Amino acid sequence: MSVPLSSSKQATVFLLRLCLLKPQTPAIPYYPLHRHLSTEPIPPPQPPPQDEDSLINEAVQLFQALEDGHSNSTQLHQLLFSSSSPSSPGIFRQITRRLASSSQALEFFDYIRSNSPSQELTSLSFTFQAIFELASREPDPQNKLLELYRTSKERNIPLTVNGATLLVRFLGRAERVDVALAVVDELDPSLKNTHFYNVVVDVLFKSGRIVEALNMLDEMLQPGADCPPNDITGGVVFAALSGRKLFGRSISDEEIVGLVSKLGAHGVVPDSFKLTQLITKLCRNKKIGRAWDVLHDVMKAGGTLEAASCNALLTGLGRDGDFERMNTLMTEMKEMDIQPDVVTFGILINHMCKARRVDEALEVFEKMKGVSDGLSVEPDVITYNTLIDGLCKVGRQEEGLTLMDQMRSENKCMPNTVTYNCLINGFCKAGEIERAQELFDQMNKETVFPNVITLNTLVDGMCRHGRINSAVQFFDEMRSEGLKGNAVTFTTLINAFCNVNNIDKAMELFNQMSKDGCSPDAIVYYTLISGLSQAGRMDDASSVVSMLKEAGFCLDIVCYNVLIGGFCRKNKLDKAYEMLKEMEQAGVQADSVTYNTLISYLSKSGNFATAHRVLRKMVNQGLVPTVVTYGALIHAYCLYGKNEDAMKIFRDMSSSSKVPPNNVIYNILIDSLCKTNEVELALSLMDEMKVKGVRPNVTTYNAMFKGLREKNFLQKAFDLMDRMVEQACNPDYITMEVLTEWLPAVGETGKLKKFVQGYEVSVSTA
DNA sequence: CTAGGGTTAG
Repeated sequence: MSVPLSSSKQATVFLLRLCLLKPQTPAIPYYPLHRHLSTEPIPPPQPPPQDEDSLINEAVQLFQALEDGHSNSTQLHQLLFSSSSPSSPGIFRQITRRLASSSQALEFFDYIRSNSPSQELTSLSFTFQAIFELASREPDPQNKLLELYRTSKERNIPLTVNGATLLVRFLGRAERVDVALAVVDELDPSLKNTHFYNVVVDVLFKSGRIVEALNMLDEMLQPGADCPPNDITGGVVFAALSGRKLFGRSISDEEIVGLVSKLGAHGVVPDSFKLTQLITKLCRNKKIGRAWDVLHDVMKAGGTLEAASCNALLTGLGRDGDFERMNTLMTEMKEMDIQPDVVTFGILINHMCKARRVDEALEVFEKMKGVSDGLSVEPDVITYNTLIDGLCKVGRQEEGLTLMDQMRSENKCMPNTVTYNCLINGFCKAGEIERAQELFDQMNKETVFPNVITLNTLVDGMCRHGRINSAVQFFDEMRSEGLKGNAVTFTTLINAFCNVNNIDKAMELFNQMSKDGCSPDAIVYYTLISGLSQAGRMDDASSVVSMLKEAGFCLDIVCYNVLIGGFCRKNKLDKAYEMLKEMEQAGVQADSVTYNTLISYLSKSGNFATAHRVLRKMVNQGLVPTVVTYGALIHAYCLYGKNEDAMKIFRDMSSSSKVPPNNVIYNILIDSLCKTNEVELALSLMDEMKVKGVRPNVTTYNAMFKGLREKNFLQKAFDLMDRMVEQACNPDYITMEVLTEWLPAVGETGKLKKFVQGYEVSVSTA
């Protein structure tokens, strides 16, 4: 690098070199890398050598005296500009730094310029930087710096990198991002360093200028770039990724993954906390693959991983049902010596339970406690609750109870409200309401306080097992003891009353809700609309729809389907079409259930042409006919005695459109064929079911028995009776009715007895 | 870690 010299003095040459050589020996050395960018200070000036120091002090005093009018300029002039003075760019900057204010410093700057017109531009740049530094420590630094920046431009003084950095930071704080960007453009590109880029990127992110920030980062991230990213760059970027955006667009998940990857290639990785935040965010946005990539980029870059980050990813993978990758990650954790914690095991156990793989969950549970391979992890109340819930959900509530005893004795871990809620739910679902109530009494004795979930669980249990009045009574008792219900309680009761067709009571509860200070949510409305539609009370359903809208809720697709189905059943096709039109206007797309409902009612009312037209529309909308679509048409053709048309559709669906018929489809056809005395054809369908692995159920057998009885095909009936027993398919009252009316009449009471016995045996072994 | 609703074919 060649340096134009204005003085022949050796010292000047030396100092000039010191100032200009970069980046190998920058005037301001590279700072140690701090973690916190915003507090990263401009480094303190190097103390000058002794003789220089006294010269600087003398100059400061002389200039201040000159300003105060106590002195003339001769002495200072001599000190600074005579041929014997060791004057240098560094010297002017040092003097400037010690002046009283930025305004005095500006005057000193002008003094130098007027007394030494041939002054090096570089020297002036550094002196001006010192003025910026002074201003930055004075009151109202932002406006002062903006003013000084304009002054520097008027006087054609190029910016130093540190001057520019200072300006960008303060202009950013003053929200003058455009001026800051002008500073960036103006700075000689060869002067730019990583620290400068870091400040610029930080300002851009904080002001929501994402595109500019990413472009700036791209410059740093180019392979072989002059200013590679450092840990501070990482701090700036990772803070921006997790920070909430108040303005500007946010950074897309793809951009996040790209940045982590590119920074990782430079050895810059987020700390454990930031990494965990990032992964959680990506998983919440259903970008599990992206989250996986981020974690593995950091792994590859050699960053330290903690269990928390892995736990975040495991949660996402679990929600995705991706057990394979969960296993892979666990293996990787082991390889990298990352100790799983109680949360890690909790996640594994939870997802195994949710997949109803409770025995495997119990294995993991034993493993975490086991001291065999190193550190054991103590299960906590959440671990126990997860397992107890898992056991209860698969009907193993007795084992759940055992586990509750175990947590008390082995781990001194006391059951809490959740523990009891899980068990109470387990016994309720199993229909053991008394046991559930016993547990409720027990928790009260142990002063584990029931909450609204306990209440709702018991109310639901009672309702589902035919004790609606007990449920209402229990609800009232709890309310008098201070445990209030919520929208869930009311939904449960409203649904229960709708199911027993007690619409008046359901409506009464709905009206009571608001009086009790419990505002209905959308689900309460949906439940009531469904109940009313099911009961055929479409006018009432419509008025609840109006109330729902008044309350600010919207109908969703399922609710529209319910209403359309209700109107169809009432033969109010015009109303059904009205709903269709309304949902279209509301931007709710009809789904296959909507179309199936219409097709079902059109074809059942004999309107096959319209049904097929709707079917074509369904396909045009990009929806695929389902087994229910075909079932509706097949059923209707059968009802109208058009077995051949039904069979044609049946052959169609299994061949061309690849919708395999299920037992409902076979049942419709077999029933219809038997009723029209085409029993042989029905039997061939039974054979086909066997070949295709479709399991007949009691409906299938009942249809066949009726058909076989008409033709008195005894042997075939015996064959089917044997198969029923083999398959442990329970006969129902229709089976028994048909067989007891038929077999004894033809002298086959023995076969009937054997059948019933076989059934009893199969029940006891099942 | 725990509680509520609604569709379509038999």
